[in-house]
Amino acid sequence: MILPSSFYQQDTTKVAKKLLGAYLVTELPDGKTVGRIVETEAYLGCIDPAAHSFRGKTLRNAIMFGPAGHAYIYFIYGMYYCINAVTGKEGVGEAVLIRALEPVEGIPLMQKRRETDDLSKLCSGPGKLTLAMGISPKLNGADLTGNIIYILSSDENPEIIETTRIGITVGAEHPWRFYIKDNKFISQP
DNA sequence: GGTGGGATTAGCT
DNA sequence: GCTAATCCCACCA
Repeated sequence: MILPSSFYQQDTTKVAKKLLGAYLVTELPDGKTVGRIVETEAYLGCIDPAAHSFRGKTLRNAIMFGPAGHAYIYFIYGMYYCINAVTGKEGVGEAVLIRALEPVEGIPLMQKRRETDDLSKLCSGPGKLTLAMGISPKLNGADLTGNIIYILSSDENPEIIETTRIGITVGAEHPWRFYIKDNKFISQP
């Protein structure tokens, strides 16, 4: 079933953990793709110096301060996009970054978009999975409970590893990165 | 097998 | 002007 907006209104770290094993789905004009979420990171707004929302609301991160259950997609390093699910209370600026997916459905389409056939590299990073899923800035602010992009819950109970985040220099001491144990689709350094 | 540089843009100092 | 929640490829060992 599609996760309702009330799901996203829980604690951000709780949402980050519960999203592991769930299925991210996009239905675009050129096809449908599904990926199992295997790696997430929590960004806790005002107490997290690594979060975009730490220094307050700007034009770019405005979505992050909006109601939970929406997609916050941002452009980074000139070439890549990252996708977050807005969580917590409206106005706080919390979100869960989806870092890695395991390809499930629409794999040929993902391979075409990524121009590679290596499954373990198809969605093993935030910049790659947005490309594979066909996620564009047009979906920024999209409702995650709608019919273009949404997340399906799963009844499995995966073993979760909790660790510190990577790729950042500030706030690195917080154990807010979560991934499913023994998974070859996560972005390993 | 590991490292370093380049692409390119919004926002901060 | 500098930095960033990135990825890819060339180069060196």
